[in-house]
Amino acid sequence: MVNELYPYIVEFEEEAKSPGLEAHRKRMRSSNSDSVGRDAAQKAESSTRLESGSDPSQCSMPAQKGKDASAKKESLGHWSQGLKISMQDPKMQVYKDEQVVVIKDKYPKARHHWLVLPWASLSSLKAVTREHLELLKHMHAVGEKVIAEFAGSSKLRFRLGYHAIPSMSHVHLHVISQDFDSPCLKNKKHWNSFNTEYFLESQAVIEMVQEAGRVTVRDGMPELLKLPLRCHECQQLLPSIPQLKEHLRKHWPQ
DNA sequence: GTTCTAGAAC
DNA sequence: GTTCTAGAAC
Repeated sequence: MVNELYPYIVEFEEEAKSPGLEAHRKRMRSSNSDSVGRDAAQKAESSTRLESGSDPSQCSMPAQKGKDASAKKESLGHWSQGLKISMQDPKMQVYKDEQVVVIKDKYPKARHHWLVLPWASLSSLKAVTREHLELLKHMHAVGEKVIAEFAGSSKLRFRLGYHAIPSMSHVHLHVISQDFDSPCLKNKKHWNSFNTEYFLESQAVIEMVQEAGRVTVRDGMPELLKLPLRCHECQQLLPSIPQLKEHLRKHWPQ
């Protein structure tokens, strides 16, 4: 077991079918340390905080993956399952409690970009029901707590939300600062996934689950990713990613 | 999700 | 000629 606060069976092979499991196992462990892990968190913070985002090498792939003799069935090893692995890694964990864990996005699209994930197996928003309402609220609250802890003194604005059609499996709440100052932000899809209706506000998702008992997404989401680049602060159209990035500088604080 | 790169766009 | 985008990846 990677993490002593993780009371659930690790289910890498496939997603749990029954969301109800979470409710049953919920109370298994009464945590005593639900505060932000100071040491681990600060280490993580200081390791990438120095430069805001001008070194493209930060986003390069780690040299080369070891061609292990492991079976390549593309189930656990598939890239889309990466969050399940990362959330177990104590070095990645910025915060954890009995319900959720927070990690830094591996390819941050802004100066601050965290992911809040439930320990319980929840493949996507499609599997969310009213049973998860309190969990979603808790994820939001933890997101705000992490902002206060690590960026409370910054003037940066933040948004919390979900991608309408996420690439990575396992429900994850994006907590992202609105500078979008990062070498990992490279293309139109990156931009539009955070700056069109493709980005579902956490608060709206919570209200939707409260009212409708499930999350429904409008049609035409993939098309939103191809929209022209438009500044999220002043609505100006920009013709290319490099020019958008140059433009964004004038909206930065200070 | 990312890397890589052909060829479109400038 | 260089910059930049967009689609394949077995």
